[in-house]
Amino acid sequence: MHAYRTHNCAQLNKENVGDTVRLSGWIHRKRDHGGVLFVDLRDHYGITQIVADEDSPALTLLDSLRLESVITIDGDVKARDAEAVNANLPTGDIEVFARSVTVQSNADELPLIVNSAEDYPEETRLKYRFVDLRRERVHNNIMLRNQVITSLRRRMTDQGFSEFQTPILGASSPEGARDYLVPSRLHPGKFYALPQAPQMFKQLLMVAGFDRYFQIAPCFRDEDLRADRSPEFYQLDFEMSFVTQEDVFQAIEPVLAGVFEEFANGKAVTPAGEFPRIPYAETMLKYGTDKPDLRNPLIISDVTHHFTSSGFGIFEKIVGGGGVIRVIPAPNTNEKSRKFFDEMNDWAKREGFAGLGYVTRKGGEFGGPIAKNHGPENMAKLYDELGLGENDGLFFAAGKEKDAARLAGAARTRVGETLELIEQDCFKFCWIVDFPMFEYDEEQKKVDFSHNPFSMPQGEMEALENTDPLEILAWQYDIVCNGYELSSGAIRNHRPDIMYKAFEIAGYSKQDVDENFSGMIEAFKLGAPPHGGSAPGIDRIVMLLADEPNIREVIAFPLNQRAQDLMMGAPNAVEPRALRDVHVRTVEPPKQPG
RNA sequence: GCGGGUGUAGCUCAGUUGGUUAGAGUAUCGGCCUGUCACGCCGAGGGUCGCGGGUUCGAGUCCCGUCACUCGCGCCA
Repeated sequence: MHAYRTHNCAQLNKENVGDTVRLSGWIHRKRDHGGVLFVDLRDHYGITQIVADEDSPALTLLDSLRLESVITIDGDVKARDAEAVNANLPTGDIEVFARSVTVQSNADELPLIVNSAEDYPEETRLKYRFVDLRRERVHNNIMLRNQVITSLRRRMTDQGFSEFQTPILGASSPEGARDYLVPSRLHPGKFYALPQAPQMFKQLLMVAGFDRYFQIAPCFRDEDLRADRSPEFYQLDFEMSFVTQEDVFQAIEPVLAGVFEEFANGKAVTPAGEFPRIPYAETMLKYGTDKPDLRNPLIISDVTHHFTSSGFGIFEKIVGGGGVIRVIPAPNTNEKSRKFFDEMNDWAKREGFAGLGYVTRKGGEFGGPIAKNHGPENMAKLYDELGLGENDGLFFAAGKEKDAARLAGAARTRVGETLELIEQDCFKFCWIVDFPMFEYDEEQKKVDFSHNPFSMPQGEMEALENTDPLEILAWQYDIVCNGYELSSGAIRNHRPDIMYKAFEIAGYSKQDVDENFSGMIEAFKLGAPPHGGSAPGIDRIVMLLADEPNIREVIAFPLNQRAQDLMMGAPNAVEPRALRDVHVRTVEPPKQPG
């Protein structure tokens, strides 16, 4: 007989009645009836009820063991009486009568209870993550993650992509997010950087002629965290040669739609081939963000032209100063109290905005200061233009275009949530396309790249030479699902001449480019295919599929909000000798903990 | 860096207008119970009310400061 088990804890059923078996697992729960004791024995696969009565030599020992102790049971499979069958348990037709028990490991009093769905503080959960991971919800999340990754890998391979590994120790680059740095022992004063993404390497693999690359790639960014942002995360990184933007879309839509359909539990998923493409300018206007949640039916409109001389002083002033007025409809709010509208305004102020104006409408009657100043005829005209009804309220976001769009976007989300307009049980995908190549940097008072400097500008060299830089669009695209940015990608700029020119527009010399991106620019001088790709975030995909609000729920051992590992104690101070080895001296002594 | 929320028993929480010895559930320990499956019943132990200062006859409660966790803004091409 095997040392630990003949079956797992989900395997036994009626057909095993009479068998002598050996099971191992954790004591999930105990029910002690004096003369008879029930133990729910749990392993990765499931739960089996163990029973011991006064005829069982195992009774006393079993009774003395604490929850979560690990035991091995030798016993006999018995059918349960009809009234004792547990229909909720796959093994509920049987139980195992314990003949003997071996304690593999005793458990102390637990910091959190495994057999409960109770919400524990993250601090406790992360400190004892190995216990937390035994709990059903997180255990299932991590297994879902495994299945999603397996499925993604299969789908990519089926499409002719090959999996590669790229270096973890790389070169730091001034572009983009802050790097995690690793000091070099052999090269005093020099540092490696952990990859923010394998961007350069995957492009070099295209230059090397591999045609279709993918990788489940670990990425590291030393920036502050959010609920959907971890400093280390995984991307389905892929790149393709000799492709247009359209080819990239056609390659990845079936993968994403496929994996979502596979694990969405019947929720509706935007079908492959039907992901809407929304230009950046349009999404910023209609949704006030570059990651719109299309489950929210509300659409923002620009009504600036109505307020050039409206009689409403604040708006006139804003419009006169080059600002814009955006509106968010609040459908069927005729029954809503004034408090509802005022609280939206309070919320906007708390968020740091100047405020959120509003117009109420009840049975066709307009209310609120904006309507009063603007006049009922003008308001009716505006409502007709927007196609609004006689019981629809309207929120106003006014200011410089960027601020007004951001406020309108946040207000759209809040109005949609408050009025419960967000469609449930669906995954709505879209592409955001036509990102601007450049933007005007108000702080530095110069034109700069607005997103990725290595994207190919639409119109290529001709556009760079003959178009206002702020008008140039890039072959760059994001995939958005339910308001989460799942990936960003681009058709890359593989032409050194266009690269130099693009950087020149952003104020960088040929020498700057050569110094900072020598590896890539040199490669492009030796025969580079046109190529492009993208990199959907795996943690966010799993988070959406698991219906979790936080990325840490789908990571086995996540760092906390301050990028610490509470279980292992990272980051930690190191021996002075270790610092000497890598030629590092700390300036401030680390704070004494506690 | 900035703003919001939270912090009371191992854990989850309650604690009124500032007023007796800070409570409940759960876990732990002890006792009872032969059919439970969140078993039930009886009992016990368990507290730096995050920390420091202040106001007050009196502070878990009010004020100031600070720390930790968390959510958001900045940041994240």
